[in-house]
Amino acid sequence: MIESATAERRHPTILDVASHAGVSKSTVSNVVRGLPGVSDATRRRVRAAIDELGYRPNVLARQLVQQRTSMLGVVVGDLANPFFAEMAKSVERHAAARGYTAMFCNTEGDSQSELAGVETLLQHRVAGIVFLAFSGDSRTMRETMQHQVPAVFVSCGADWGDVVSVDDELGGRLGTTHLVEAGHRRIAYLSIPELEDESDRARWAGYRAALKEAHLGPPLRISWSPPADHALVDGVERPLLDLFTGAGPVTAVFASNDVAAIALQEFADRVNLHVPKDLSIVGFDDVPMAGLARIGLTTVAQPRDELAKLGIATISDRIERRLKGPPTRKLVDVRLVARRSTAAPR
Amino acid sequence: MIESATAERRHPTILDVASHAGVSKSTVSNVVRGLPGVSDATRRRVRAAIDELGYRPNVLARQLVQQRTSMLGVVVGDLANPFFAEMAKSVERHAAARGYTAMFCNTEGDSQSELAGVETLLQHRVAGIVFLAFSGDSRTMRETMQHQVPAVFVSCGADWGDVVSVDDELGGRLGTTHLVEAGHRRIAYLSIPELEDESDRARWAGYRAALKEAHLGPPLRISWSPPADHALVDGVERPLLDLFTGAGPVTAVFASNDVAAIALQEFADRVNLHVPKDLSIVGFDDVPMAGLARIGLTTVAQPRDELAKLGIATISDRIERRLKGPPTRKLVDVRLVARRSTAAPR
DNA sequence: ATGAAAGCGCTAACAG
DNA sequence: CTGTTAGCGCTTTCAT
Repeated sequence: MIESATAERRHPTILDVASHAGVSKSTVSNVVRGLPGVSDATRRRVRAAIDELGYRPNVLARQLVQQRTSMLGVVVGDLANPFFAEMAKSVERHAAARGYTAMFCNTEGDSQSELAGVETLLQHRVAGIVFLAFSGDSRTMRETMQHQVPAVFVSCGADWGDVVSVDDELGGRLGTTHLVEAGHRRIAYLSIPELEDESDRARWAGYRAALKEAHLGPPLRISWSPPADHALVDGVERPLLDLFTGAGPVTAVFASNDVAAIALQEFADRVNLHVPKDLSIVGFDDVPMAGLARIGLTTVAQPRDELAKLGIATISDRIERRLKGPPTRKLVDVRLVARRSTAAPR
Repeated sequence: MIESATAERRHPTILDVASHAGVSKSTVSNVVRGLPGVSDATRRRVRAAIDELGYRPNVLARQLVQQRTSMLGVVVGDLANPFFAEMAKSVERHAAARGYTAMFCNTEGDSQSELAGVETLLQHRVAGIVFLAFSGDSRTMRETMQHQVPAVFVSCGADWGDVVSVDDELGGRLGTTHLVEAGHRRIAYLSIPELEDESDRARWAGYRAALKEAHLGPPLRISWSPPADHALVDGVERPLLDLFTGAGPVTAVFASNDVAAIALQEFADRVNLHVPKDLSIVGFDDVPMAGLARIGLTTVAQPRDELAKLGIATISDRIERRLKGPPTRKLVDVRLVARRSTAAPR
């Protein structure tokens, strides 16, 4: 092996290995792919050449000729939200277990970057896309559909792909009903900008249904960007604190996710509203933080790992043609985890 | 356009576009890449054909012929740790801003899966690898080096690639000194299994240095897997609680990261040790959770976004040959954020 | 200003 | 059992 010292050593190719081992490239290919029908002697020679040269198959070339990749695109709402971070981790693990590599893109809840992300994924010819959040943007949909890329919606929803999710509406009911049963009469729904997709709508619907059943109402929707001290209440800007102090105050809030719930709890602490005495809070997701003794957030728990596992199972079934036909919809159980952030109103 | 209804519509190629527009594929390529020297008329025709067909260049093919990818491998310790999640998010953002796509792999702090992850990244011919955690495993190193793939270590370290990091040793000193100055004499160092790499060692070194300067000692190392109630103390298994209650108790702990610190605080709450009266705790990272009023963790803050930004700048400089020569080392400031988890001992 | 042709590294028939 | 050959979709000279 003669090489100039400063030579930029390029990756050895299958041809290098072939000539090094004195065989043809197909034989090398057969060895690499572990096909039968290669004599033990040559197999050994090829193996030796492979590690001597440090050969590593070029996945790009392989996938180009095979016309399919083993890459899964994963669209994540916001990695800084522990729920998504945990989901991302689970999804990666289950994907790897089935031989897929995950390519993430973070959308920050913005349908603009969601579209750009999906675009990139498609250019990379991902075998499928796992949405952990979906804005509902129709352009994203068109781009995805049009290219016949299997899509699965995990813990979020759309009607044009397989869905693996908790029953968000039921979750909304559970959380709200818990509050109703504790004796609350004025219960608001809280969302933060990052999540206002299909899931959010379903949770909101569940909240309203629960209210209606209890003959309470009208529903009250708070849109808040923490840590601001004002928020959009049923569309009009108001100081957040007023809601909980004036006459006929809101005594309980059902938040569309734990991050929002914890932010609200933080706000309450700051303005000396006692949780749960002055204000009961229910979240959604059951992120690890919610279980800390000091946080003690009552919340609707999603079985994260199960969702991820089913999601990957579903999309790999689609990709590998074990699953055909119209979109499927699998709902897994939610359950309410009662902690210290909820109690009877004063 | 005649197509059977059930036809599996395959991705249109550059050739489809070419024939649709009545030009050669080189011309299409020139238009796609925005090269000059294409008449306005043809450019328009090609553009029209492109969106009519929904053509999307195949990145794999492009990168195969160009012999370089625009993909960055990102090795993450544990996405469930908010520090890594935030870093991953920042890294992805800055990478995208420079035209790179991020491909993550989660190692769970295990050098086995780290190696497997790097292997996958190399097979995908990533242009460079960003380590957000590195076990120090020499096989990983060899694989990476041998393939001349630029590597940058962000908030972790190794001597064979560019490093962008906080001064971990200084951080260890700062945290420990804060405790010393509060009057503590028995201060332990706490680590959890996920992070026992170069950074951990440097923080441990800083801790010992601070102890030595204060003529305190000997250093005491706790290795704990939350939420167990026992831990390895200087290598021997002991009930964790004993450390803080017996004679000559440990009154303060410097944890190698916030997740460990918060887990310890949780443990203390559970066994009725008051933080900070009975036990002061300092963390490392300043994850968002640490700043919640209810957590109030004193910690050594890392400027996450700056680290990510510099890291991406560095590796893109390497990849694009603006930076040559031996590994560089850039340290950014750490600072101590004092909160409620530290106070004078009883 | 446009086209023709030669690969990039690999797989997958098909021959020998 | 092993080798030959024809592409996968694209970029990139080099002609025209």
